[in-house]
Amino acid sequence: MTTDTTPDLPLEEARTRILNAAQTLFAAHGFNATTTKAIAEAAGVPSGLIFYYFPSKKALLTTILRERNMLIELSTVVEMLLVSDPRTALLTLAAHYMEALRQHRELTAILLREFRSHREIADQFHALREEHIVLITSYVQKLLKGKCNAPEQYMQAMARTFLYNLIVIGIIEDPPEPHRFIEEMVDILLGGFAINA
Amino acid sequence: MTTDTTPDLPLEEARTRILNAAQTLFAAHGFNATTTKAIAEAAGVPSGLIFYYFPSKKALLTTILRERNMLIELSTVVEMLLVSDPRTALLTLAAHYMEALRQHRELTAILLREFRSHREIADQFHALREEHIVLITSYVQKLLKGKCNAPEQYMQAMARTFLYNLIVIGIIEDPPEPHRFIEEMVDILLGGFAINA
DNA sequence: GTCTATATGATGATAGAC
DNA sequence: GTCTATCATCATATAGAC
Repeated sequence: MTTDTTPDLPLEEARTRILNAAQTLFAAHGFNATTTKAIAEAAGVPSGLIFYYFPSKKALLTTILRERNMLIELSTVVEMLLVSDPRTALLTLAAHYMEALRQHRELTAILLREFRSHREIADQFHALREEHIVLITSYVQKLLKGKCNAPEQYMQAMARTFLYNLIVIGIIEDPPEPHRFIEEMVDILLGGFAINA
Repeated sequence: MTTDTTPDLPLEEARTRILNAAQTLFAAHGFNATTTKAIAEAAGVPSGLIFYYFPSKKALLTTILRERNMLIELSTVVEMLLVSDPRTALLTLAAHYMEALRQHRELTAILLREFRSHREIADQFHALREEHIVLITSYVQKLLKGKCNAPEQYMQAMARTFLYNLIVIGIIEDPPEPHRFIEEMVDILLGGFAINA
């Protein structure tokens, strides 16, 4: 931060290494299946040191989710996304969301895995979901103002469909190239099947 | 099964009670957080009896998912669903899927929780997902034959959107009255926002 | 701040009586 | 088939040297 010749990457602190290791292992094997010993090994620290920085194993979990709250940056991204046509706008928004989901895929995986066991995590998970539904809904409303006469209720339903599809595709299905999936989803959301029946 | 005066409900076998208890606890707290002692207590059997019926705790998990494979009945339901207009058809199909998901919500929760840890479960989970995408896709194709000129690729994308939304809404969001959500989703899938831009 | 050794408790699984 | 008692192991967390 001050007069170091080398950047902070090699001087990574033990606390950070512990959090990183815990995050990876919690996402891969789950909270209960991950031992503090395994975390210490992956972090390259002795197992006792974990309990110098954190009072308990569970504190590791809550700290990860508190300090590394994902998707904050998306709020500001959405502000800037006032592109011309709706299709391009939705494609861009979806790509940003997919990018954020994948960059924080470990955090998302932890939320999806553990929200049934720990009430605080469930609260955080559902609050986050709600927050983003609101964010996407208001964006879609601005985007389609005057161009679409659907009631507000459907704007929200569209936001749900948008978000839930991205989550399942990005975190569970996890294809190497999600571009095609995003494009298909956006086209369905915009035009549906335009049934003539 | 033969000359009993009472039906088989009160004569429920210990093995079944153990499986039921394990299923509920695995779904609620996860595999690793559930102890065999807790399963035995919930089932009303001594803890040793579990290992008379099952060689290990993990065998309990795989047995549950093997013997209670959900959604089999949906295949036959889909066969019968050749209703007139597409909207009614999709609403009915969605309602059936939601019903099945909720009736087997514990199994679905277990799949969602554990598929990252156990390869057999991951395989089963993704196979099941693929199977239902195919099922829904072929149904949608029959349904919209001649009424819609969308390429086959989009039929499959629609099936994905359909299924993934139902899963997230039914298993994660879990609202008391999902009817409204189903209706909104179907309308979006059929008509989208019909942008005039 | 870092590391070693260990206490304490719980867990999956077994042995064997009934 | 059912139940009790118990083993062996391993996990979280602590004590305390450096």
